[in-house]
Amino acid sequence: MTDRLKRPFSNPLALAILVLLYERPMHPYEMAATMRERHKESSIKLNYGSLYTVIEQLLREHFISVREVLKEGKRPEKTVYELTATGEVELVDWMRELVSSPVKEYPMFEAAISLLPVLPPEEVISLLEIRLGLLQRTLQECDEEERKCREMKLPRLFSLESEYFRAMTQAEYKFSKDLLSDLKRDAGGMRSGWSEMRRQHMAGKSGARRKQGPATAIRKSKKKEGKP
Amino acid sequence: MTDRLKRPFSNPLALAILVLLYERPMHPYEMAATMRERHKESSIKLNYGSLYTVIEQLLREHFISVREVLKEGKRPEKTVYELTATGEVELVDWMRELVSSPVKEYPMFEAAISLLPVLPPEEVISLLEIRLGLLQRTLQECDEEERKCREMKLPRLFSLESEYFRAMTQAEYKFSKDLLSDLKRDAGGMRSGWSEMRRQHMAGKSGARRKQGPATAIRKSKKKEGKP
DNA sequence: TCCTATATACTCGGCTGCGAGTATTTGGTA
DNA sequence: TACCAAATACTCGCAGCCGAGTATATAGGA
Repeated sequence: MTDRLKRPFSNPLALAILVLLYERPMHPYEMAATMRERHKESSIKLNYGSLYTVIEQLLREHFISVREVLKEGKRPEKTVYELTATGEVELVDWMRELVSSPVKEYPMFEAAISLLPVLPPEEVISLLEIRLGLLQRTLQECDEEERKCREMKLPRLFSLESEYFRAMTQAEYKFSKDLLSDLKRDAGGMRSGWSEMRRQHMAGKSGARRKQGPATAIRKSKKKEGKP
Repeated sequence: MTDRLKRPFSNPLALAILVLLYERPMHPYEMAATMRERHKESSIKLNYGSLYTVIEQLLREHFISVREVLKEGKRPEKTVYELTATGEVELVDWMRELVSSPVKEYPMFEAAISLLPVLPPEEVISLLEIRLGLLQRTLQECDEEERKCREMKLPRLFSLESEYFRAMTQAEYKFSKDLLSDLKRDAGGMRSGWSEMRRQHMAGKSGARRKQGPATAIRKSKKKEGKP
Protein backbone atom coordinates (compact mmCIF):
# COMPACT_ATOMS: atom_id res chain seq x y z
CA MET A 1 0.00 0.00 0.00
CA THR A 2 2.39 2.65 1.23
CA ASP A 3 4.27 2.58 -2.03
CA ARG A 4 3.93 0.59 -5.17
CA LEU A 5 7.63 0.64 -5.90
CA LYS A 6 9.08 -2.68 -6.77
CA ARG A 7 11.17 -4.14 -4.02
CA PRO A 8 14.78 -4.96 -4.76
CA PHE A 9 14.03 -8.66 -4.09
CA SER A 10 11.05 -10.83 -3.45
CA ASN A 11 12.33 -13.86 -1.60
CA PRO A 12 10.29 -14.52 1.57
CA LEU A 13 13.53 -15.61 3.15
CA ALA A 14 14.70 -11.99 3.02
CA LEU A 15 11.64 -11.01 5.02
CA ALA A 16 12.33 -13.69 7.59
CA ILE A 17 15.91 -12.51 7.98
CA LEU A 18 14.80 -8.94 8.51
CA VAL A 19 12.43 -10.13 11.22
CA LEU A 20 15.10 -12.19 12.96
CA LEU A 21 17.51 -9.27 12.96
CA TYR A 22 14.70 -7.06 14.19
CA GLU A 23 14.77 -9.15 17.32
CA ARG A 24 18.52 -9.22 17.75
CA PRO A 25 21.81 -9.39 15.82
CA MET A 26 22.68 -12.85 14.56
CA HIS A 27 25.01 -14.76 12.31
CA PRO A 28 23.65 -16.70 9.34
CA TYR A 29 23.78 -20.18 10.76
CA GLU A 30 22.01 -18.98 13.86
CA MET A 31 19.26 -17.58 11.67
CA ALA A 32 18.74 -20.93 10.05
CA ALA A 33 18.77 -22.69 13.40
CA THR A 34 16.29 -20.23 14.89
CA MET A 35 13.96 -20.55 11.97
CA ARG A 36 13.96 -24.30 12.29
CA GLU A 37 13.46 -24.11 16.01
CA ARG A 38 10.33 -22.05 15.50
CA HIS A 39 9.15 -24.17 12.60
CA LYS A 40 9.23 -21.20 10.28
CA GLU A 41 10.55 -23.50 7.58
CA SER A 42 7.03 -24.84 7.16
CA SER A 43 5.76 -21.49 5.96
CA ILE A 44 8.97 -20.04 4.54
CA LYS A 45 11.25 -22.07 2.35
CA LEU A 46 14.77 -22.18 3.71
CA ASN A 47 17.97 -23.43 2.17
CA TYR A 48 21.57 -22.60 2.65
CA GLY A 49 22.30 -21.42 -0.81
CA SER A 50 19.62 -18.77 -0.74
CA LEU A 51 20.39 -17.77 2.83
CA TYR A 52 23.81 -16.41 1.98
CA THR A 53 22.73 -14.98 -1.35
CA VAL A 54 19.88 -13.12 0.29
CA ILE A 55 22.14 -11.75 3.01
CA GLU A 56 24.35 -10.42 0.25
CA GLN A 57 21.36 -8.67 -1.29
CA LEU A 58 20.27 -7.16 1.99
CA LEU A 59 23.78 -5.87 2.58
CA ARG A 60 23.85 -4.32 -0.87
CA GLU A 61 20.63 -2.43 -0.13
CA HIS A 62 21.94 -1.37 3.28
CA PHE A 63 19.01 -3.02 5.02
CA ILE A 64 21.44 -4.88 7.24
CA SER A 65 25.06 -4.36 8.16
CA VAL A 66 27.94 -6.28 9.70
CA ARG A 67 28.03 -5.88 13.44
CA GLU A 68 31.10 -7.93 14.19
CA VAL A 69 33.17 -10.85 13.03
CA LEU A 70 33.79 -13.48 15.64
CA LYS A 71 36.76 -15.76 15.54
CA GLU A 72 36.99 -18.78 17.80
CA GLY A 73 39.98 -21.02 17.47
CA LYS A 74 40.45 -22.33 14.01
CA ARG A 75 36.80 -22.45 13.07
CA PRO A 76 35.57 -20.38 10.17
CA GLU A 77 34.69 -16.85 11.14
CA LYS A 78 31.17 -16.02 12.17
CA THR A 79 29.83 -12.81 10.75
CA VAL A 80 27.16 -11.26 12.92
CA TYR A 81 24.67 -9.00 11.17
CA GLU A 82 22.27 -6.41 12.47
CA LEU A 83 19.31 -4.46 11.14
CA THR A 84 19.83 -0.88 9.97
CA ALA A 85 17.29 1.91 10.29
CA THR A 86 16.55 1.66 6.57
CA GLY A 87 16.10 -2.06 6.98
CA GLU A 88 13.56 -1.60 9.70
CA VAL A 89 11.55 0.76 7.54
CA GLU A 90 11.67 -1.71 4.68
CA LEU A 91 10.59 -4.55 6.95
CA VAL A 92 7.54 -2.77 8.28
CA ASP A 93 6.62 -1.44 4.89
CA TRP A 94 6.91 -4.82 3.26
CA MET A 95 4.86 -6.49 5.96
CA ARG A 96 2.16 -3.88 5.59
CA GLU A 97 1.96 -4.53 1.88
CA LEU A 98 1.84 -8.30 2.29
CA VAL A 99 -0.95 -8.14 4.83
CA SER A 100 -3.05 -5.54 3.08
CA SER A 101 -2.75 -6.51 -0.59
CA PRO A 102 -3.27 -9.98 -2.01
CA VAL A 103 -1.07 -10.88 -4.98
CA LYS A 104 -1.90 -13.40 -7.64
CA GLU A 105 0.16 -16.53 -7.30
CA TYR A 106 0.40 -19.56 -9.54
CA PRO A 107 -0.01 -22.85 -7.70
CA MET A 108 0.76 -25.96 -9.71
CA PHE A 109 -2.65 -27.47 -9.13
CA GLU A 110 -4.34 -24.49 -10.74
CA ALA A 111 -2.17 -24.95 -13.82
CA ALA A 112 -3.00 -28.64 -13.91
CA ILE A 113 -6.72 -27.96 -13.64
CA SER A 114 -6.61 -25.54 -16.52
CA LEU A 115 -5.03 -28.27 -18.67
CA LEU A 116 -7.17 -31.11 -17.38
CA PRO A 117 -8.69 -32.20 -20.73
CA VAL A 118 -5.45 -33.89 -21.76
CA LEU A 119 -6.34 -36.69 -19.38
CA PRO A 120 -9.30 -39.02 -19.93
CA PRO A 121 -12.08 -38.26 -17.43
CA GLU A 122 -12.12 -41.75 -15.94
CA GLU A 123 -8.49 -41.35 -15.04
CA VAL A 124 -9.06 -37.93 -13.54
CA ILE A 125 -11.64 -39.52 -11.29
CA SER A 126 -9.20 -42.00 -9.81
CA LEU A 127 -6.44 -39.39 -9.56
CA LEU A 128 -8.74 -37.07 -7.65
CA GLU A 129 -9.61 -39.90 -5.30
CA ILE A 130 -5.94 -40.31 -4.49
CA ARG A 131 -5.61 -36.57 -3.98
CA LEU A 132 -8.56 -36.49 -1.61
CA GLY A 133 -6.96 -39.20 0.48
CA LEU A 134 -3.70 -37.30 0.74
CA LEU A 135 -5.42 -34.02 1.54
CA GLN A 136 -7.40 -35.68 4.27
CA ARG A 137 -4.24 -37.00 5.81
CA THR A 138 -2.75 -33.53 5.72
CA LEU A 139 -5.82 -32.17 7.47
CA GLN A 140 -5.54 -34.79 10.17
CA GLU A 141 -1.91 -33.91 10.71
CA CYS A 142 -2.90 -30.26 11.08
CA ASP A 143 -5.48 -31.18 13.71
CA GLU A 144 -2.95 -33.29 15.56
CA GLU A 145 -0.55 -30.36 15.48
CA GLU A 146 -3.20 -28.01 16.77
CA ARG A 147 -4.15 -30.37 19.57
CA LYS A 148 -0.55 -30.34 20.74
CA CYS A 149 -0.49 -26.58 20.71
CA ARG A 150 -3.62 -26.41 22.82
CA GLU A 151 -2.17 -28.92 25.24
CA MET A 152 0.90 -26.79 25.66
CA LYS A 153 -1.36 -23.77 26.05
CA LEU A 154 0.46 -21.85 23.40
CA PRO A 155 -1.38 -18.71 22.39
CA ARG A 156 -3.10 -18.86 19.03
CA LEU A 157 -0.69 -16.41 17.51
CA PHE A 158 2.01 -19.04 17.41
CA SER A 159 0.03 -21.28 15.14
CA LEU A 160 -1.74 -18.73 12.96
CA GLU A 161 0.12 -19.73 9.83
CA SER A 162 -0.75 -23.39 10.20
CA GLU A 163 -4.34 -22.38 10.80
CA TYR A 164 -4.20 -20.55 7.49
CA PHE A 165 -2.64 -23.54 5.81
CA ARG A 166 -5.36 -25.77 7.20
CA ALA A 167 -8.07 -23.47 5.95
CA MET A 168 -6.63 -23.43 2.45
CA THR A 169 -6.15 -27.17 2.40
CA GLN A 170 -9.72 -27.60 3.54
CA ALA A 171 -10.93 -25.41 0.70
CA GLU A 172 -8.90 -27.39 -1.78
CA TYR A 173 -10.36 -30.58 -0.37
CA LYS A 174 -13.88 -29.31 -0.81
CA PHE A 175 -13.20 -28.15 -4.34
CA SER A 176 -11.68 -31.48 -5.33
CA LYS A 177 -14.53 -33.39 -3.78
CA ASP A 178 -17.17 -31.35 -5.59
CA LEU A 179 -15.32 -31.73 -8.85
CA LEU A 180 -15.08 -35.46 -8.29
CA SER A 181 -18.79 -35.91 -7.73
CA ASP A 182 -19.59 -33.81 -10.77
CA LEU A 183 -17.29 -35.92 -12.89
CA LYS A 184 -18.83 -39.10 -11.56
CA ARG A 185 -22.34 -37.85 -12.17
CA ASP A 186 -21.99 -37.23 -15.85
CA ALA A 187 -18.97 -39.35 -16.62
CA GLY A 188 -18.38 -39.09 -20.32
CA GLY A 189 -21.44 -36.89 -20.51
CA MET A 190 -21.86 -34.07 -22.96
CA ARG A 191 -22.74 -31.38 -20.50
CA SER A 192 -19.24 -31.15 -19.16
CA GLY A 193 -17.90 -30.46 -22.61
CA TRP A 194 -15.07 -32.82 -21.85
CA SER A 195 -15.45 -35.45 -24.48
CA GLU A 196 -15.93 -32.81 -27.11
CA MET A 197 -12.82 -31.01 -26.03
CA ARG A 198 -10.80 -34.18 -26.00
CA ARG A 199 -12.02 -35.07 -29.44
CA GLN A 200 -10.66 -31.79 -30.69
CA HIS A 201 -7.26 -32.40 -29.16
CA MET A 202 -7.16 -35.89 -30.57
CA ALA A 203 -8.25 -34.76 -33.99
CA GLY A 204 -5.58 -32.15 -34.11
CA LYS A 205 -2.98 -34.56 -32.92
CA SER A 206 -3.69 -37.65 -34.94
CA GLY A 207 -4.19 -35.46 -37.97
CA ALA A 208 -0.74 -34.07 -37.58
CA ARG A 209 0.76 -37.46 -36.98
CA ARG A 210 -1.01 -38.99 -39.93
CA LYS A 211 0.31 -36.42 -42.29
CA GLN A 212 3.75 -37.26 -41.29
CA GLY A 213 3.86 -40.95 -41.52
CA PRO A 214 2.57 -44.05 -39.82
CA ALA A 215 2.97 -43.69 -36.08
CA THR A 216 6.49 -42.37 -36.16
CA ALA A 217 9.38 -44.42 -34.97
CA ILE A 218 10.70 -41.50 -33.13
CA ARG A 219 11.29 -38.73 -35.54
CA LYS A 220 11.39 -39.17 -39.18
CA SER A 221 10.99 -35.48 -39.88
CA LYS A 222 13.04 -32.81 -41.60
CA LYS A 223 15.07 -31.87 -38.58
CA LYS A 224 16.44 -34.97 -37.08
CA GLU A 225 19.13 -33.50 -34.87
CA GLY A 226 18.56 -33.04 -31.19
CA LYS A 227 21.32 -30.74 -30.09
CA PRO A 228 23.70 -28.76 -32.27
CA MET B 1 2.44 -41.36 -8.36
CA THR B 2 3.81 -43.21 -11.38
CA ASP B 3 7.32 -42.29 -10.40
CA ARG B 4 8.86 -40.12 -7.81
CA LEU B 5 11.80 -39.13 -9.94
CA LYS B 6 12.56 -35.48 -9.99
CA ARG B 7 11.54 -33.82 -13.22
CA PRO B 8 14.20 -32.01 -15.17
CA PHE B 9 12.28 -28.75 -14.73
CA SER B 10 9.37 -27.46 -12.76
CA ASN B 11 8.10 -24.43 -14.62
CA PRO B 12 4.34 -24.63 -15.26
CA LEU B 13 5.04 -22.95 -18.57
CA ALA B 14 6.79 -26.12 -19.71
CA LEU B 15 3.63 -28.05 -18.97
CA ALA B 16 1.54 -25.59 -20.95
CA ILE B 17 3.87 -25.87 -23.93
CA LEU B 18 3.68 -29.65 -23.87
CA VAL B 19 -0.10 -29.40 -23.90
CA LEU B 20 -0.16 -26.94 -26.79
CA LEU B 21 2.14 -29.14 -28.84
CA TYR B 22 0.01 -32.11 -27.91
CA GLU B 23 -2.74 -30.43 -29.89
CA ARG B 24 -0.63 -29.47 -32.87
CA PRO B 25 2.84 -28.25 -33.88
CA MET B 26 3.41 -24.56 -33.25
CA HIS B 27 6.05 -21.89 -33.21
CA PRO B 28 6.81 -20.02 -29.97
CA TYR B 29 5.00 -16.82 -30.71
CA GLU B 30 1.92 -18.79 -31.67
CA MET B 31 2.09 -20.57 -28.31
CA ALA B 32 2.08 -17.29 -26.49
CA ALA B 33 -0.79 -15.98 -28.62
CA THR B 34 -2.83 -19.15 -28.11
CA MET B 35 -2.31 -19.08 -24.39
CA ARG B 36 -3.48 -15.53 -24.21
CA GLU B 37 -6.46 -16.26 -26.41
CA ARG B 38 -7.57 -18.96 -24.02
CA HIS B 39 -6.77 -16.90 -20.95
CA LYS B 40 -4.28 -19.46 -19.74
CA GLU B 41 -2.08 -16.60 -18.60
CA SER B 42 -4.39 -16.16 -15.64
CA SER B 43 -3.48 -19.58 -14.27
CA ILE B 44 -0.01 -19.99 -15.77
CA LYS B 45 2.51 -17.20 -15.72
CA LEU B 46 3.75 -16.35 -19.17
CA ASN B 47 6.58 -14.14 -20.34
CA TYR B 48 8.78 -14.10 -23.35
CA GLY B 49 12.04 -14.64 -21.61
CA SER B 50 10.95 -17.85 -19.97
CA LEU B 51 9.13 -19.06 -23.06
CA TYR B 52 12.29 -19.43 -25.08
CA THR B 53 14.36 -20.68 -22.18
CA VAL B 54 11.81 -23.37 -21.43
CA ILE B 55 11.67 -24.45 -25.06
CA GLU B 56 15.43 -24.86 -24.91
CA GLN B 57 15.04 -27.10 -21.89
CA LEU B 58 12.36 -29.22 -23.51
CA LEU B 59 14.54 -29.65 -26.57
CA ARG B 60 17.45 -30.71 -24.42
CA GLU B 61 15.34 -33.42 -22.83
CA HIS B 62 14.00 -34.49 -26.23
CA PHE B 63 10.42 -33.87 -25.13
CA ILE B 64 9.91 -31.70 -28.21
CA SER B 65 11.74 -31.39 -31.51
CA VAL B 66 12.01 -28.99 -34.41
CA ARG B 67 9.45 -29.84 -37.08
CA GLU B 68 10.40 -27.18 -39.59
CA VAL B 69 11.84 -23.72 -39.97
CA LEU B 70 9.68 -21.33 -41.94
CA LYS B 71 11.17 -18.42 -43.75
CA GLU B 72 8.95 -15.74 -45.22
CA GLY B 73 10.59 -12.83 -46.91
CA LYS B 74 13.06 -11.07 -44.70
CA ARG B 75 11.27 -11.69 -41.43
CA PRO B 76 13.06 -13.64 -38.74
CA GLU B 77 12.64 -17.37 -39.14
CA LYS B 78 9.81 -19.14 -37.41
CA THR B 79 10.80 -22.38 -35.79
CA VAL B 80 7.91 -24.80 -35.54
CA TYR B 81 8.12 -27.39 -32.78
CA GLU B 82 6.31 -30.63 -32.22
CA LEU B 83 5.85 -33.10 -29.39
CA THR B 84 7.92 -36.28 -29.37
CA ALA B 85 6.75 -39.65 -28.10
CA THR B 86 8.88 -39.18 -24.98
CA GLY B 87 7.34 -35.77 -24.52
CA GLU B 88 3.86 -37.16 -24.62
CA VAL B 89 4.71 -39.70 -21.94
CA GLU B 90 6.23 -36.97 -19.81
CA LEU B 91 3.18 -34.77 -20.26
CA VAL B 92 0.68 -37.39 -19.17
CA ASP B 93 2.88 -38.52 -16.34
CA TRP B 94 3.40 -35.02 -15.06
CA MET B 95 -0.30 -34.23 -15.23
CA ARG B 96 -1.11 -37.39 -13.31
CA GLU B 97 1.27 -36.40 -10.57
CA LEU B 98 -0.04 -32.86 -10.36
CA VAL B 99 -3.65 -33.97 -10.08
CA SER B 100 -3.08 -36.81 -7.65
CA SER B 101 -0.48 -35.39 -5.26
CA PRO B 102 -0.63 -32.01 -3.54
CA VAL B 103 2.70 -30.28 -3.03
CA LYS B 104 3.50 -27.77 -0.34
CA GLU B 105 3.80 -24.30 -1.74
CA TYR B 106 4.84 -21.06 -0.06
CA PRO B 107 2.42 -18.20 -0.64
CA MET B 108 3.58 -14.80 0.52
CA PHE B 109 0.60 -14.25 2.76
CA GLU B 110 1.42 -17.38 4.74
CA ALA B 111 4.93 -16.05 5.30
CA ALA B 112 3.55 -12.69 6.39
CA ILE B 113 1.12 -14.31 8.82
CA SER B 114 3.89 -16.29 10.42
CA LEU B 115 5.77 -13.04 11.06
CA LEU B 116 2.76 -10.98 12.06
CA PRO B 117 3.93 -9.96 15.55
CA VAL B 118 6.33 -7.41 14.12
CA LEU B 119 3.33 -5.20 13.44
CA PRO B 120 1.26 -3.63 16.21
CA PRO B 121 -2.16 -5.33 16.41
CA GLU B 122 -4.13 -2.15 15.80
CA GLU B 123 -2.33 -1.72 12.53
CA VAL B 124 -2.94 -5.32 11.54
CA ILE B 125 -6.63 -4.68 12.04
CA SER B 126 -6.73 -1.86 9.54
CA LEU B 127 -4.49 -3.69 7.09
CA LEU B 128 -6.78 -6.70 7.20
CA GLU B 129 -9.73 -4.47 6.54
CA ILE B 130 -8.06 -3.24 3.38
CA ARG B 131 -7.29 -6.81 2.38
CA LEU B 132 -10.88 -7.88 2.89
CA GLY B 133 -12.05 -5.11 0.60
CA LEU B 134 -9.67 -6.15 -2.13
CA LEU B 135 -10.53 -9.82 -1.78
CA GLN B 136 -14.20 -9.01 -2.02
CA ARG B 137 -13.62 -7.13 -5.23
CA THR B 138 -11.72 -10.09 -6.63
CA LEU B 139 -14.63 -12.35 -5.73
CA GLN B 140 -17.06 -10.04 -7.49
CA GLU B 141 -14.90 -10.06 -10.58
CA CYS B 142 -14.90 -13.85 -10.50
CA ASP B 143 -18.68 -13.88 -10.33
CA GLU B 144 -18.92 -11.44 -13.19
CA GLU B 145 -16.60 -13.66 -15.21
CA GLU B 146 -18.66 -16.71 -14.40
CA ARG B 147 -21.88 -14.97 -15.37
CA LYS B 148 -20.41 -14.22 -18.78
CA CYS B 149 -19.40 -17.84 -19.21
CA ARG B 150 -22.91 -19.01 -18.41
CA GLU B 151 -24.35 -16.49 -20.82
CA MET B 152 -22.17 -17.83 -23.58
CA LYS B 153 -23.15 -21.35 -22.55
CA LEU B 154 -19.58 -22.45 -22.23
CA PRO B 155 -19.25 -25.83 -20.57
CA ARG B 156 -17.97 -25.77 -17.05
CA LEU B 157 -14.71 -27.36 -18.01
CA PHE B 158 -13.55 -24.14 -19.60
CA SER B 159 -13.73 -22.24 -16.37
CA LEU B 160 -12.67 -24.88 -13.90
CA GLU B 161 -9.46 -23.11 -13.01
CA SER B 162 -11.19 -19.86 -12.22
CA GLU B 163 -13.69 -21.77 -10.14
CA TYR B 164 -10.73 -23.13 -8.19
CA PHE B 165 -9.26 -19.67 -7.86
CA ARG B 166 -12.56 -18.37 -6.59
CA ALA B 167 -12.83 -21.14 -4.03
CA MET B 168 -9.35 -20.43 -2.70
CA THR B 169 -9.93 -16.69 -2.60
CA GLN B 170 -13.16 -17.29 -0.74
CA ALA B 171 -11.32 -19.39 1.82
CA GLU B 172 -8.73 -16.71 2.27
CA TYR B 173 -11.48 -14.15 2.71
CA LYS B 174 -13.11 -16.19 5.41
CA PHE B 175 -9.82 -16.77 7.20
CA SER B 176 -8.96 -13.07 7.14
CA LYS B 177 -12.39 -12.12 8.33
CA ASP B 178 -12.27 -14.52 11.28
CA LEU B 179 -8.82 -13.34 12.19
CA LEU B 180 -9.98 -9.77 12.05
CA SER B 181 -12.89 -10.32 14.41
CA ASP B 182 -10.69 -12.20 16.83
CA LEU B 183 -8.20 -9.37 16.83
CA LYS B 184 -10.95 -6.84 17.38
CA ARG B 185 -12.47 -8.87 20.20
CA ASP B 186 -9.40 -8.94 22.39
CA ALA B 187 -7.44 -6.07 20.95
CA GLY B 188 -4.31 -5.73 23.01
CA GLY B 189 -5.60 -8.52 25.19
CA MET B 190 -3.42 -11.06 26.87
CA ARG B 191 -5.08 -14.15 25.54
CA SER B 192 -3.75 -13.69 22.07
CA GLY B 193 -0.21 -13.69 23.30
CA TRP B 194 0.47 -10.80 21.02
CA SER B 195 1.51 -8.10 23.39
CA GLU B 196 3.74 -10.48 25.22
CA MET B 197 5.40 -11.57 22.05
CA ARG B 198 5.91 -8.03 20.91
CA ARG B 199 7.40 -7.08 24.21
CA GLN B 200 10.00 -9.76 23.76
CA HIS B 201 10.92 -8.49 20.34
CA MET B 202 11.17 -4.96 21.63
CA ALA B 203 13.23 -5.94 24.60
CA GLY B 204 15.70 -7.76 22.44
CA LYS B 205 15.92 -4.93 20.04
CA SER B 206 16.26 -1.92 22.22
CA GLY B 207 18.78 -3.79 24.30
CA ALA B 208 20.93 -4.39 21.29
CA ARG B 209 20.65 -0.85 20.08
CA ARG B 210 21.52 0.64 23.39
CA LYS B 211 24.79 -1.16 23.47
CA GLN B 212 25.74 0.37 20.24
CA GLY B 213 25.06 4.03 20.56
CA PRO B 214 22.38 6.56 21.34
CA ALA B 215 19.08 5.64 19.75
CA THR B 216 19.51 6.11 16.05
CA ALA B 217 17.87 8.97 14.24
CA ILE B 218 14.76 7.47 12.79
CA ARG B 219 13.85 4.97 15.39
CA LYS B 220 14.25 6.13 18.88
CA SER B 221 10.75 5.59 20.16
CA LYS B 222 9.21 2.31 21.04
CA LYS B 223 6.57 2.84 18.43
CA LYS B 224 5.31 6.24 17.89
CA GLU B 225 4.84 6.40 14.16
CA GLY B 226 1.60 5.31 12.62
CA LYS B 227 0.59 5.55 9.03
CA PRO B 228 -0.37 8.91 7.60
C1' DT C 1 42.56 -44.29 22.25
C1' DC C 2 40.69 -44.23 17.91
C1' DC C 3 37.06 -43.81 14.78
C1' DT C 4 32.91 -42.29 13.13
C1' DA C 5 28.74 -39.58 13.17
C1' DT C 6 26.82 -35.32 13.78
C1' DA C 7 26.78 -30.38 14.30
C1' DT C 8 28.76 -26.11 12.78
C1' DA C 9 29.46 -22.71 9.24
C1' DC C 10 29.71 -21.68 5.05
C1' DT C 11 31.43 -21.77 -0.55
C1' DC C 12 30.82 -22.47 -5.31
C1' DG C 13 29.28 -23.24 -9.84
C1' DG C 14 25.69 -23.56 -12.72
C1' DC C 15 21.11 -23.47 -14.24
C1' DT C 16 16.58 -20.75 -14.31
C1' DG C 17 13.98 -16.89 -15.03
C1' DC C 18 13.06 -12.66 -16.67
C1' DG C 19 12.58 -7.82 -18.41
C1' DA C 20 14.23 -4.80 -21.55
C1' DG C 21 15.84 -4.34 -25.99
C1' DT C 22 15.95 -5.28 -31.31
C1' DA C 23 14.47 -5.59 -35.85
C1' DT C 24 11.05 -6.20 -39.39
C1' DT C 25 6.32 -5.89 -41.25
C1' DT C 26 1.69 -4.35 -41.36
C1' DG C 27 -2.11 -1.14 -40.96
C1' DG C 28 -4.06 3.15 -40.57
C1' DT C 29 -4.28 7.93 -41.63
C1' DA C 30 -3.14 12.66 -43.01
C1' DT D 1 2.91 8.84 -50.41
C1' DA D 2 4.89 9.26 -46.33
C1' DC D 3 4.87 8.53 -41.57
C1' DC D 4 3.93 6.59 -37.15
C1' DA D 5 2.08 3.14 -34.10
C1' DA D 6 1.18 -1.52 -33.25
C1' DA D 7 1.99 -6.23 -34.10
C1' DT D 8 5.33 -9.87 -35.00
C1' DA D 9 9.09 -12.73 -33.54
C1' DC D 10 12.51 -13.17 -30.99
C1' DT D 11 17.68 -12.15 -28.42
C1' DC D 12 20.58 -11.08 -24.59
C1' DG D 13 22.68 -10.60 -20.39
C1' DC D 14 22.49 -10.71 -15.73
C1' DA D 15 20.79 -11.56 -11.33
C1' DG D 16 18.37 -14.93 -8.32
C1' DC D 17 18.25 -19.28 -6.57
C1' DC D 18 19.67 -23.59 -5.18
C1' DG D 19 21.90 -28.10 -4.05
C1' DA D 20 25.85 -30.38 -3.49
C1' DG D 21 30.17 -29.98 -1.69
C1' DT D 22 33.91 -28.49 1.89
C1' DA D 23 36.14 -28.18 6.15
C1' DT D 24 36.60 -28.12 11.08
C1' DA D 25 35.04 -29.33 15.91
C1' DT D 26 32.80 -32.02 19.21
C1' DA D 27 30.57 -36.19 21.29
C1' DG D 28 29.99 -40.89 21.96
C1' DG D 29 30.85 -45.60 21.64
C1' DA D 30 34.07 -49.75 20.92
